[in-house]
Amino acid sequence: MKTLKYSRQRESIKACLMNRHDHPTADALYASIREEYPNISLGTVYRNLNLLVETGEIQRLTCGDGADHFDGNPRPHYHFMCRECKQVYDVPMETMEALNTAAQEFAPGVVDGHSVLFLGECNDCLAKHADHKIHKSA
Amino acid sequence: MKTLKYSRQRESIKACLMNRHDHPTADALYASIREEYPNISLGTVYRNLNLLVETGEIQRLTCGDGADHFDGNPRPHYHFMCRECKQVYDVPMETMEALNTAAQEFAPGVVDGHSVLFLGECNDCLAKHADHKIHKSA
DNA sequence: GTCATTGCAAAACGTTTGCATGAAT
DNA sequence: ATTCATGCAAACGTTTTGCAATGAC
Repeated sequence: MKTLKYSRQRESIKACLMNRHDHPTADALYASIREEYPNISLGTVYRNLNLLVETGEIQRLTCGDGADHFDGNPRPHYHFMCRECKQVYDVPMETMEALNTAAQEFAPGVVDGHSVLFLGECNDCLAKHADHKIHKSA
Repeated sequence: MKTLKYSRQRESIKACLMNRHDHPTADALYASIREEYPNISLGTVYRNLNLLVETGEIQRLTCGDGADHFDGNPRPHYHFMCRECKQVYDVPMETMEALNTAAQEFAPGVVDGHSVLFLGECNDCLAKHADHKIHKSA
């Protein structure tokens, strides 16, 4: 349990991420933020992205292209990344069940079995996962 | 188009991966191989893992825990990784459709929307993805 | 005054690459 | 003889960390 203090840098990072529809990497976000805060450091961007992920305000996307991507939309939804052009698309929850059929038009490669990765949490760990909250005071 | 020559190191890496049921990282595999080939270098392990992925003999798994994992089973199937203990489990193809229900017992967290990542290939890229084969001569 | 946050630079980590040597064809 | 593969070490890109200074409470 940790108390967060307000920081204009963190607010800026969050605001910037919410305004974007792409799913930028830390570095891409850093470049954007720099326009408003030329002195911000890359370390600060990483630190705050990690904090925002911990509080559940944003999502981290590990797509396998080297750098993690971030999503300002914390609501449950899926993602699809093109192996070739590396673009990341949102896939709404409702598409989950219909994916096997929907994917035929949307992206034939999506459910070929080689291209899907599930991340989750097993029963044992879910159990002892009771108190991982961070208090926010801003 | 590239021709591969036989190498006992590559065979050993492949054999070692097929015999394991876990999904080791390059480094973990390196440690195993070293017992048989004490002089093998980490670079060689990485180079051969990349080759084997390209020829489709093994699979690379990017799970978001820092290092890529590798799977000696090239047949289409899904994977599930526990966010806490980092273990990677196989999830058979048939489970895909039944996952939303099956997951309730197997791993309640698996289909919560935050925990799933789809990797695939969009129509455009699938089109120009004609000739990416590597000829193997061994 | 206390403790979180910052900027900076250095380090850490996984992975790739350049190069001279060695092995396969 | 040719060309691919190896071992080694250096370099790379991403992310984390130590530290002294600054800012929030």
